[in-house]
Amino acid sequence: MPRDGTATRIRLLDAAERLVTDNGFAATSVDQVIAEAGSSKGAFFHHFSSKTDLGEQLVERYAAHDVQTLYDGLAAVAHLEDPKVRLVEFVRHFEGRGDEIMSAQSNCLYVSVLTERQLAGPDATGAILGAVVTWRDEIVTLLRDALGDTDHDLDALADHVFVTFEGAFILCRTTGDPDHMRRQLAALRVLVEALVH
Amino acid sequence: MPRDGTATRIRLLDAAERLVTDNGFAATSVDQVIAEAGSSKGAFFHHFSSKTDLGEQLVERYAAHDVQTLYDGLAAVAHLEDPKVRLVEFVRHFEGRGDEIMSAQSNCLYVSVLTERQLAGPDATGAILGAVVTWRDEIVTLLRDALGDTDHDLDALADHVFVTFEGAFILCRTTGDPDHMRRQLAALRVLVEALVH
DNA sequence: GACGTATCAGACTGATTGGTCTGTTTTAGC
DNA sequence: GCTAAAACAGACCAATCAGTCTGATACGTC
Repeated sequence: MPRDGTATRIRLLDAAERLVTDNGFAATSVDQVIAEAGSSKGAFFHHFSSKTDLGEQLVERYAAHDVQTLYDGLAAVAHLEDPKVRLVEFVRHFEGRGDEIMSAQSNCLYVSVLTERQLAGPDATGAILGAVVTWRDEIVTLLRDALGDTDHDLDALADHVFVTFEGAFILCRTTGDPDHMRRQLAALRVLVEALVH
Repeated sequence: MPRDGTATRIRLLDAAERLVTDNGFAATSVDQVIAEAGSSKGAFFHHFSSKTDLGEQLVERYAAHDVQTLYDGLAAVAHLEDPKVRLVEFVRHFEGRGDEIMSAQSNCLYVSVLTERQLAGPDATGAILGAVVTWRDEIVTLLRDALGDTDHDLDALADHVFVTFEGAFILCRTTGDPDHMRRQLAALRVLVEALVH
């Protein structure tokens, strides 16, 4: 086996993630990615069969990290016995990390890829959908425990957490103020508190 | 004055709006817009000084329509005297129009433009911000009337309506199911009902 | 009906795009 | 040390990009 290329692959993925979240997928050229990563055409097309392939691998990595973020949040509140408190503290957990999220990224990669979906391929959309459904299913459990029997649309209420994240990213980008992420998660927490009381 | 070009201009804007909302701004070429509108390079660059200029005019028109949608919603509930009912019915008004919204457009133009912001120019972002602030200010009034004195972040709660719209657009695009727009607005209505009670 | 101007048509251009191809370097196994 | 294959470098290519330019055409004004 010759030299190890995983470091180069990660450098290319990191550079691409920065550029794509900042400027969009279509507006990011592979030449830009190569320059940002300090790499070359040869290396790029050795690790990725096409720009579309890069998009899919980018989304898969991002989605895996996203699901990990969900599990971190669940773990942080798993010890709480009151299901109403557990639900509210679950939201507050992300509220406390709003600033951290926005300092690490100027937008959600999902948005960049979904906006130009025909360029990224259907596999990318599938990876996003997998993450969304994972969030939904876990939060539905939190909601059912907290609300008991109810005729509310629990799937939609669960999806509303994802919706708040994505909408808040767009609001931050519109206003240029990253604090809106924390404030939107706080607004969601207030609304959820009202719902469980 | 020679022949009237406003019809051509509108055809170009309509074609561009369809293509940009479907595929994104960067992924839409002016040649595509021209073909979709059945026009020509000469006509395009007569009406728009550049692709960036097209983006700005596109957003300005879309934002004006967006603000009109807000005022339609306000007018529909203006006759309701109970401010709590007025707020809830304001949200329900859009909930009833969720399907209509999604059949007319596959995404929000704001998202397409914000994702590739460096291509669309700062004027486009300014037009979006104007619309967002208009929504915020009007909804803050509804909230203040409904909630009275409170230490909640009313700006953030008002912005949450915009956030729900944008997040729901992304959820619809992820799942391919336009019904999520209506369901997310219904979830927002449920949460707001809980807040005012 | 001549004239001037806004409107439009489309060939053309230089830059950039995603992707290919040839060749070189590195390293594990023998 | 030899070899094979993975890892990489960068010149190169056809296609497409946004934008220009020349000219034709329609139409209100006089």
